[in-house]
Amino acid sequence: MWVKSQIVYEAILTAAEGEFAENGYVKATINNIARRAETSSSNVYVYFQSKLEIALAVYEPWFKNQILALEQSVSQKRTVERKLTCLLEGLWKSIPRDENRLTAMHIQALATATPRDPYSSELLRWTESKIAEILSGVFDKDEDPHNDYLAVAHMIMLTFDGVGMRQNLRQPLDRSGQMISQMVSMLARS
Amino acid sequence: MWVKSQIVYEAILTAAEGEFAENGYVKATINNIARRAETSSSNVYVYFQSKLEIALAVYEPWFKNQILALEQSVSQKRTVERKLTCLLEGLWKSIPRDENRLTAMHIQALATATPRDPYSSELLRWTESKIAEILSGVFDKDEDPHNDYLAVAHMIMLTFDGVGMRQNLRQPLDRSGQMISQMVSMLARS
DNA sequence: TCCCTCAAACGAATGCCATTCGATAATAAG
DNA sequence: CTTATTATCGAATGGCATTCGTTTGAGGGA
Repeated sequence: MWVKSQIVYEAILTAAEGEFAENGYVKATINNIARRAETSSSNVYVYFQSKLEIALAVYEPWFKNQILALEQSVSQKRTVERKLTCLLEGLWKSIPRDENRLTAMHIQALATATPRDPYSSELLRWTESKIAEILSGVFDKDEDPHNDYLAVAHMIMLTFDGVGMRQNLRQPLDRSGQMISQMVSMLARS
Repeated sequence: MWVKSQIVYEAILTAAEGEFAENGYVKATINNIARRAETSSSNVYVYFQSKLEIALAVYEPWFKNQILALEQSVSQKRTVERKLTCLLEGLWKSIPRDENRLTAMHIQALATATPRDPYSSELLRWTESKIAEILSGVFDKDEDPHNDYLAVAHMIMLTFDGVGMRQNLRQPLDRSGQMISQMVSMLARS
Protein backbone atom coordinates (compact mmCIF):
# COMPACT_ATOMS: atom_id res chain seq x y z
CA MET A 1 0.00 0.00 0.00
CA TRP A 2 1.09 3.53 0.75
CA VAL A 3 3.83 2.70 3.14
CA LYS A 4 6.98 2.10 1.14
CA SER A 5 8.65 -0.09 3.64
CA GLN A 6 7.55 0.26 7.21
CA ILE A 7 10.85 -1.07 8.47
CA VAL A 8 13.06 1.39 6.63
CA TYR A 9 10.71 4.24 7.48
CA GLU A 10 11.01 3.53 11.15
CA ALA A 11 14.71 2.94 10.98
CA ILE A 12 15.06 6.43 9.55
CA LEU A 13 12.89 7.94 12.27
CA THR A 14 14.86 6.21 15.01
CA ALA A 15 18.13 7.20 13.43
CA ALA A 16 16.95 10.76 13.09
CA GLU A 17 15.90 10.94 16.71
CA GLY A 18 19.38 9.91 17.78
CA GLU A 19 21.10 12.25 15.39
CA PHE A 20 18.92 15.23 16.29
CA ALA A 21 19.31 14.52 19.98
CA GLU A 22 23.08 14.53 19.67
CA ASN A 23 23.57 17.37 17.25
CA GLY A 24 20.46 19.52 17.21
CA TYR A 25 18.74 20.42 13.97
CA VAL A 26 21.34 22.53 12.25
CA LYS A 27 24.37 20.35 12.81
CA ALA A 28 22.55 17.10 12.14
CA THR A 29 23.06 15.87 8.60
CA ILE A 30 20.95 13.70 6.35
CA ASN A 31 24.05 11.68 5.63
CA ASN A 32 24.52 10.81 9.28
CA ILE A 33 20.87 9.92 9.61
CA ALA A 34 21.14 7.69 6.55
CA ARG A 35 24.27 6.02 7.90
CA ARG A 36 22.61 5.31 11.23
CA ALA A 37 19.61 3.87 9.43
CA GLU A 38 21.94 1.84 7.22
CA THR A 39 20.77 3.34 3.98
CA SER A 40 21.81 6.15 1.65
CA SER A 41 21.00 9.81 1.99
CA SER A 42 19.21 9.86 -1.34
CA ASN A 43 16.98 7.05 -0.22
CA VAL A 44 15.88 9.06 2.77
CA TYR A 45 14.17 11.37 0.30
CA VAL A 46 11.97 8.52 -0.86
CA TYR A 47 10.40 8.54 2.60
CA PHE A 48 10.54 12.22 3.52
CA GLN A 49 10.35 15.39 1.49
CA SER A 50 12.88 17.35 3.49
CA LYS A 51 14.98 17.57 6.60
CA LEU A 52 12.29 19.71 8.22
CA GLU A 53 9.68 17.04 7.62
CA ILE A 54 11.86 14.47 9.38
CA ALA A 55 12.37 16.80 12.31
CA LEU A 56 8.65 17.34 12.71
CA ALA A 57 7.94 13.64 12.38
CA VAL A 58 10.42 12.95 15.17
CA TYR A 59 9.21 15.75 17.41
CA GLU A 60 5.47 15.36 17.32
CA PRO A 61 5.02 11.98 19.00
CA TRP A 62 7.73 12.68 21.54
CA PHE A 63 6.22 16.00 22.48
CA LYS A 64 2.66 14.73 22.69
CA ASN A 65 3.82 12.06 25.07
CA GLN A 66 5.53 14.62 27.21
CA ILE A 67 2.37 16.68 27.41
CA LEU A 68 0.16 13.72 28.19
CA ALA A 69 2.54 12.61 30.92
CA LEU A 70 2.55 16.12 32.29
CA GLU A 71 -1.23 16.17 32.34
CA GLN A 72 -1.09 13.04 34.48
CA SER A 73 1.38 14.57 36.91
CA VAL A 74 -0.68 17.69 37.28
CA SER A 75 -3.84 15.72 37.98
CA GLN A 76 -2.15 13.98 40.87
CA LYS A 77 -1.37 17.19 42.72
CA ARG A 78 -3.81 18.31 45.39
CA THR A 79 -3.81 22.08 45.62
CA VAL A 80 -4.22 24.73 42.98
CA GLU A 81 -0.74 26.05 43.59
CA ARG A 82 0.90 22.68 43.32
CA LYS A 83 -0.96 21.91 40.13
CA LEU A 84 0.10 25.18 38.54
CA THR A 85 3.67 24.77 39.68
CA CYS A 86 3.77 21.27 38.29
CA LEU A 87 2.42 22.45 34.95
CA LEU A 88 4.87 25.29 34.60
CA GLU A 89 7.86 23.34 35.81
CA GLY A 90 7.07 20.72 33.24
CA LEU A 91 6.79 23.20 30.40
CA TRP A 92 9.48 25.64 31.39
CA LYS A 93 12.02 23.26 32.89
CA SER A 94 11.71 19.52 32.51
CA ILE A 95 10.59 19.26 28.91
CA PRO A 96 12.95 21.83 27.39
CA ARG A 97 15.82 20.54 29.50
CA ASP A 98 15.18 16.91 28.63
CA GLU A 99 18.32 14.93 27.89
CA ASN A 100 17.66 14.57 24.21
CA ARG A 101 17.17 18.30 23.68
CA LEU A 102 14.43 17.74 21.13
CA THR A 103 12.81 21.01 22.16
CA ALA A 104 15.86 23.01 21.14
CA MET A 105 16.11 21.06 17.92
CA HIS A 106 12.44 21.78 17.17
CA ILE A 107 12.97 25.48 17.75
CA GLN A 108 15.98 25.45 15.46
CA ALA A 109 13.92 23.71 12.82
CA LEU A 110 11.10 26.26 13.02
CA ALA A 111 13.39 29.25 13.28
CA THR A 112 15.20 28.31 10.09
CA ALA A 113 12.03 27.43 8.21
CA THR A 114 10.56 29.76 5.63
CA PRO A 115 6.84 30.43 5.24
CA ARG A 116 6.83 28.13 2.22
CA ASP A 117 7.96 25.13 4.20
CA PRO A 118 5.41 22.47 5.04
CA TYR A 119 4.61 23.52 8.58
CA SER A 120 1.19 23.21 10.13
CA SER A 121 0.35 24.75 13.46
CA GLU A 122 -1.84 21.80 14.34
CA LEU A 123 0.46 20.54 17.09
CA LEU A 124 0.69 24.00 18.63
CA ARG A 125 -3.08 24.32 18.66
CA TRP A 126 -3.50 20.87 20.12
CA THR A 127 -1.06 21.72 22.89
CA GLU A 128 -2.65 25.04 23.67
CA SER A 129 -6.08 23.44 23.91
CA LYS A 130 -4.65 20.82 26.19
CA ILE A 131 -3.08 23.41 28.45
CA ALA A 132 -6.25 25.47 28.49
CA GLU A 133 -8.13 22.34 29.45
CA ILE A 134 -5.69 21.61 32.25
CA LEU A 135 -5.95 25.18 33.53
CA SER A 136 -9.69 24.99 33.34
CA GLY A 137 -9.55 21.78 35.38
CA VAL A 138 -7.29 23.33 37.97
CA PHE A 139 -9.76 26.08 38.74
CA ASP A 140 -12.68 23.85 37.93
CA LYS A 141 -15.16 26.43 36.90
CA ASP A 142 -17.71 25.12 34.46
CA GLU A 143 -18.85 28.52 33.31
CA ASP A 144 -15.94 28.27 30.96
CA PRO A 145 -14.39 31.57 30.02
CA HIS A 146 -12.38 29.28 27.81
CA ASN A 147 -10.91 32.05 25.73
CA ASP A 148 -9.08 33.45 28.71
CA TYR A 149 -7.46 30.09 29.31
CA LEU A 150 -6.52 29.85 25.66
CA ALA A 151 -4.83 33.23 25.83
CA VAL A 152 -2.85 32.21 28.89
CA ALA A 153 -2.00 28.89 27.28
CA HIS A 154 -0.71 30.75 24.25
CA MET A 155 1.53 32.89 26.38
CA ILE A 156 2.82 29.84 28.21
CA MET A 157 3.66 28.21 24.91
CA LEU A 158 5.43 31.27 23.53
CA THR A 159 7.50 31.34 26.69
CA PHE A 160 8.19 27.65 26.20
CA ASP A 161 9.51 28.48 22.75
CA GLY A 162 11.69 31.16 24.25
CA VAL A 163 13.07 28.77 26.83
CA GLY A 164 13.84 26.21 24.15
CA MET A 165 15.50 28.82 22.00
CA ARG A 166 17.72 30.07 24.81
CA GLN A 167 18.67 26.47 25.53
CA ASN A 168 21.21 26.65 22.70
CA LEU A 169 23.13 29.38 24.37
CA ARG A 170 25.00 28.90 27.58
CA GLN A 171 22.77 30.91 29.85
CA PRO A 172 24.76 31.81 32.93
CA LEU A 173 21.70 32.98 34.81
CA ASP A 174 18.71 30.81 35.61
CA ARG A 175 15.66 32.74 36.65
CA SER A 176 13.16 30.01 35.86
CA GLY A 177 12.41 29.27 39.49
CA GLN A 178 11.43 32.83 40.31
CA MET A 179 9.60 33.09 37.03
CA ILE A 180 7.50 30.05 37.79
CA SER A 181 6.58 31.02 41.34
CA GLN A 182 5.76 34.53 40.21
CA MET A 183 3.49 33.24 37.47
CA VAL A 184 1.86 30.71 39.76
CA SER A 185 0.95 33.38 42.27
CA MET A 186 -0.42 35.64 39.55
CA LEU A 187 -2.53 32.85 38.10
CA ALA A 188 -3.71 31.61 41.47
CA ARG A 189 -5.05 35.04 42.30
CA SER A 190 -7.51 34.87 39.41
CA MET B 1 45.68 55.08 10.26
CA TRP B 2 43.35 54.43 7.43
CA VAL B 3 40.29 56.60 7.71
CA LYS B 4 38.75 54.39 5.12
CA SER B 5 38.26 51.44 7.40
CA GLN B 6 35.60 53.22 9.46
CA ILE B 7 33.73 53.98 6.28
CA VAL B 8 33.87 50.43 5.03
CA TYR B 9 32.90 49.13 8.45
CA GLU B 10 29.78 51.19 8.42
CA ALA B 11 29.03 50.40 4.83
CA ILE B 12 29.04 46.74 5.78
CA LEU B 13 26.75 47.33 8.73
CA THR B 14 24.30 49.29 6.62
CA ALA B 15 24.43 46.71 3.87
CA ALA B 16 23.90 43.94 6.39
CA GLU B 17 20.90 45.67 7.90
CA GLY B 18 19.28 45.85 4.47
CA GLU B 19 20.13 42.29 3.57
CA PHE B 20 18.96 40.86 6.90
CA ALA B 21 15.79 42.90 6.76
CA GLU B 22 14.95 41.52 3.33
CA ASN B 23 16.04 37.94 3.75
CA GLY B 24 16.26 37.13 7.42
CA TYR B 25 19.36 35.57 8.91
CA VAL B 26 19.45 32.21 7.22
CA LYS B 27 18.78 33.29 3.66
CA ALA B 28 20.99 36.37 3.85
CA THR B 29 24.44 35.74 2.41
CA ILE B 30 27.80 37.31 3.11
CA ASN B 31 28.22 37.70 -0.62
CA ASN B 32 25.10 39.81 -0.91
CA ILE B 33 26.15 41.91 2.03
CA ALA B 34 29.56 42.42 0.44
CA ARG B 35 28.00 43.35 -2.89
CA ARG B 36 25.71 45.90 -1.25
CA ALA B 37 28.70 47.35 0.60
CA GLU B 38 30.67 47.37 -2.65
CA THR B 39 33.42 45.12 -1.40
CA SER B 40 34.28 41.44 -1.47
CA SER B 41 32.98 38.74 0.83
CA SER B 42 36.47 37.91 2.01
CA ASN B 43 37.05 41.50 2.97
CA VAL B 44 34.02 41.41 5.21
CA TYR B 45 35.97 38.99 7.38
CA VAL B 46 38.58 41.66 7.97
CA TYR B 47 35.95 43.58 9.90
CA PHE B 48 33.87 40.80 11.45
CA GLN B 49 34.68 37.34 12.67
CA SER B 50 31.51 35.68 11.51
CA LYS B 51 28.02 36.11 10.12
CA LEU B 52 26.63 35.88 13.64
CA GLU B 53 28.81 38.72 14.79
CA ILE B 54 27.47 40.92 12.00
CA ALA B 55 23.92 40.03 12.90
CA LEU B 56 24.45 40.96 16.54
CA ALA B 57 26.19 44.18 15.57
CA VAL B 58 23.20 45.12 13.44
CA TYR B 59 20.61 44.09 15.98
CA GLU B 60 21.92 45.61 19.17
CA PRO B 61 21.66 49.33 18.39
CA TRP B 62 18.36 48.91 16.59
CA PHE B 63 16.84 47.01 19.46
CA LYS B 64 18.14 49.34 22.15
CA ASN B 65 16.55 52.23 20.32
CA GLN B 66 13.26 50.39 20.15
CA ILE B 67 13.35 49.77 23.88
CA LEU B 68 14.27 53.33 24.73
CA ALA B 69 11.50 54.65 22.50
CA LEU B 70 9.09 52.25 24.14
CA GLU B 71 10.15 53.47 27.56
CA GLN B 72 9.24 56.97 26.43
CA SER B 73 5.83 55.90 25.18
CA VAL B 74 5.05 54.08 28.39
CA SER B 75 6.01 57.07 30.50
CA GLN B 76 3.51 59.22 28.66
CA LYS B 77 0.57 57.04 29.56
CA ARG B 78 -1.42 58.03 32.62
CA THR B 79 -2.94 54.94 34.19
CA VAL B 80 -1.35 51.71 35.30
CA GLU B 81 -3.38 49.73 32.80
CA ARG B 82 -2.46 51.93 29.90
CA LYS B 83 1.18 51.82 30.79
CA LEU B 84 1.19 48.04 30.99
CA THR B 85 -0.73 47.68 27.77
CA CYS B 86 1.66 50.03 26.04
CA LEU B 87 4.65 48.06 27.27
CA LEU B 88 3.31 44.69 26.22
CA GLU B 89 1.99 45.88 22.89
CA GLY B 90 5.40 47.26 22.15
CA LEU B 91 7.20 44.06 23.03
CA TRP B 92 4.71 41.53 21.78
CA LYS B 93 3.42 43.34 18.72
CA SER B 94 5.09 46.46 17.36
CA ILE B 95 8.73 45.51 17.77
CA PRO B 96 8.55 41.93 16.52
CA ARG B 97 6.25 42.98 13.69
CA ASP B 98 8.41 45.90 12.64
CA GLU B 99 8.86 46.23 8.89
CA ASN B 100 12.45 45.18 8.84
CA ARG B 101 11.83 41.99 10.77
CA LEU B 102 15.09 42.28 12.63
CA THR B 103 13.53 40.48 15.57
CA ALA B 104 12.91 37.36 13.54
CA MET B 105 16.37 37.57 12.06
CA HIS B 106 17.87 37.84 15.56
CA ILE B 107 15.97 34.78 16.71
CA GLN B 108 17.16 32.85 13.68
CA ALA B 109 20.70 33.88 14.45
CA LEU B 110 20.50 32.76 18.07
CA ALA B 111 18.59 29.58 17.31
CA THR B 112 21.21 28.43 14.85
CA ALA B 113 24.13 29.41 17.07
CA THR B 114 26.06 26.85 19.01
CA PRO B 115 27.28 27.35 22.59
CA ARG B 116 30.76 28.01 21.25
CA ASP B 117 29.68 31.00 19.21
CA PRO B 118 30.57 34.44 20.51
CA TYR B 119 27.27 35.32 22.15
CA SER B 120 26.98 37.36 25.28
CA SER B 121 23.72 37.74 27.15
CA GLU B 122 24.56 41.32 28.01
CA LEU B 123 21.85 42.79 25.79
CA LEU B 124 19.25 40.44 27.22
CA ARG B 125 20.20 41.41 30.76
CA TRP B 126 20.18 45.09 29.90
CA THR B 127 16.72 44.74 28.43
CA GLU B 128 15.37 42.79 31.36
CA SER B 129 16.68 45.38 33.81
CA LYS B 130 15.11 48.08 31.73
CA ILE B 131 11.75 46.33 31.72
CA ALA B 132 11.96 45.65 35.43
CA GLU B 133 12.70 49.31 35.95
CA ILE B 134 9.72 50.29 33.82
CA LEU B 135 7.45 47.91 35.73
CA SER B 136 8.78 49.23 38.97
CA GLY B 137 7.98 52.75 37.81
CA VAL B 138 4.48 51.78 36.78
CA PHE B 139 3.58 50.60 40.24
CA ASP B 140 5.90 53.11 41.81
CA LYS B 141 6.68 51.37 45.00
CA ASP B 142 10.01 52.27 46.40
CA GLU B 143 10.27 49.27 48.66
CA ASP B 144 11.57 47.55 45.61
CA PRO B 145 11.01 43.83 45.52
CA HIS B 146 13.12 44.18 42.42
CA ASN B 147 13.63 40.47 41.97
CA ASP B 148 9.96 39.95 41.34
CA TYR B 149 10.06 42.49 38.55
CA LEU B 150 13.13 40.84 37.09
CA ALA B 151 11.37 37.51 37.03
CA VAL B 152 8.38 39.01 35.26
CA ALA B 153 10.68 40.84 32.87
CA HIS B 154 12.40 37.58 32.08
CA MET B 155 9.11 35.93 31.25
CA ILE B 156 8.11 38.85 29.07
CA MET B 157 11.37 38.56 27.17
CA LEU B 158 11.08 34.81 26.68
CA THR B 159 7.61 35.40 25.28
CA PHE B 160 9.07 38.08 23.06
CA ASP B 161 11.51 35.48 21.73
CA GLY B 162 8.63 33.13 21.12
CA VAL B 163 6.70 35.78 19.22
CA GLY B 164 9.74 36.55 17.09
CA MET B 165 10.31 32.90 16.40
CA ARG B 166 6.74 32.29 15.31
CA GLN B 167 7.01 35.32 13.05
CA ASN B 168 8.73 33.14 10.46
CA LEU B 169 5.77 30.88 10.12
CA ARG B 170 2.52 32.03 8.71
CA GLN B 171 0.47 32.04 11.87
CA PRO B 172 -3.17 31.85 10.91
CA LEU B 173 -4.38 32.70 14.39
CA ASP B 174 -3.51 35.88 16.25
CA ARG B 175 -4.20 35.72 19.94
CA SER B 176 -1.83 38.50 20.92
CA GLY B 177 -4.64 40.90 21.77
CA GLN B 178 -6.24 38.55 24.27
CA MET B 179 -2.85 37.56 25.56
CA ILE B 180 -1.91 41.15 26.27
CA SER B 181 -5.14 42.12 27.99
CA GLN B 182 -5.04 38.95 30.05
CA MET B 183 -1.50 39.66 31.18
CA VAL B 184 -2.25 43.30 31.89
CA SER B 185 -5.12 42.39 34.16
CA MET B 186 -3.02 39.80 35.97
CA LEU B 187 -0.20 42.26 36.50
CA ALA B 188 -2.44 45.11 37.51
CA ARG B 189 -3.95 43.00 40.27
CA SER B 190 -0.58 42.75 42.00
C1' DT C 1 61.77 61.02 -4.26
C1' DC C 2 62.19 56.12 -3.27
C1' DC C 3 61.51 52.12 -0.36
C1' DC C 4 59.41 49.31 3.01
C1' DT C 5 56.00 47.79 5.97
C1' DC C 6 51.61 46.45 7.12
C1' DA C 7 46.69 46.84 6.93
C1' DA C 8 43.14 46.27 3.50
C1' DA C 9 41.41 44.16 -0.37
C1' DC C 10 40.41 40.46 -3.56
C1' DG C 11 39.86 36.13 -6.40
C1' DA C 12 40.12 31.65 -5.97
C1' DA C 13 39.88 27.76 -3.17
C1' DT C 14 37.93 24.50 0.60
C1' DG C 15 34.73 21.99 2.85
C1' DC C 16 30.21 21.13 4.10
C1' DC C 17 25.48 19.99 3.12
C1' DA C 18 20.60 19.58 1.43
C1' DT C 19 18.63 18.08 -2.40
C1' DT C 20 18.29 16.04 -7.21
C1' DC C 21 19.49 12.93 -11.13
C1' DG C 22 20.19 8.89 -13.70
C1' DA C 23 20.79 4.47 -13.54
C1' DT C 24 20.26 -0.23 -11.53
C1' DA C 25 18.19 -3.82 -8.71
C1' DA C 26 14.31 -5.86 -6.59
C1' DT C 27 9.59 -6.91 -6.41
C1' DA C 28 4.88 -7.44 -7.56
C1' DA C 29 1.39 -8.07 -10.99
C1' DG C 30 -0.58 -10.06 -14.94
C1' DC D 1 8.26 -14.71 -18.37
C1' DT D 2 7.44 -9.97 -19.19
C1' DT D 3 6.41 -5.42 -17.58
C1' DA D 4 5.62 -1.77 -14.53
C1' DT D 5 6.56 0.08 -10.25
C1' DT D 6 9.35 0.86 -6.24
C1' DA D 7 13.53 1.07 -3.59
C1' DT D 8 18.15 1.89 -3.58
C1' DC D 9 22.40 3.91 -4.55
C1' DG D 10 26.52 6.67 -6.28
C1' DA D 11 27.45 10.60 -8.30
C1' DA D 12 26.24 15.17 -9.34
C1' DT D 13 24.47 20.12 -8.43
C1' DG D 14 24.25 24.29 -6.36
C1' DG D 15 24.67 27.19 -2.44
C1' DC D 16 27.22 29.12 1.21
C1' DA D 17 30.39 30.40 5.19
C1' DT D 18 34.89 30.71 5.83
C1' DT D 19 40.01 30.50 4.67
C1' DC D 20 44.28 31.12 1.82
C1' DG D 21 47.74 33.26 -0.82
C1' DT D 22 48.66 37.11 -3.06
C1' DT D 23 48.42 41.86 -4.43
C1' DT D 24 47.70 46.77 -3.63
C1' DG D 25 48.40 51.18 -1.77
C1' DA D 26 49.05 54.63 2.03
C1' DG D 27 52.30 56.60 5.35
C1' DG D 28 56.54 57.12 7.50
C1' DG D 29 61.35 57.30 7.26
C1' DA D 30 65.78 57.67 4.39
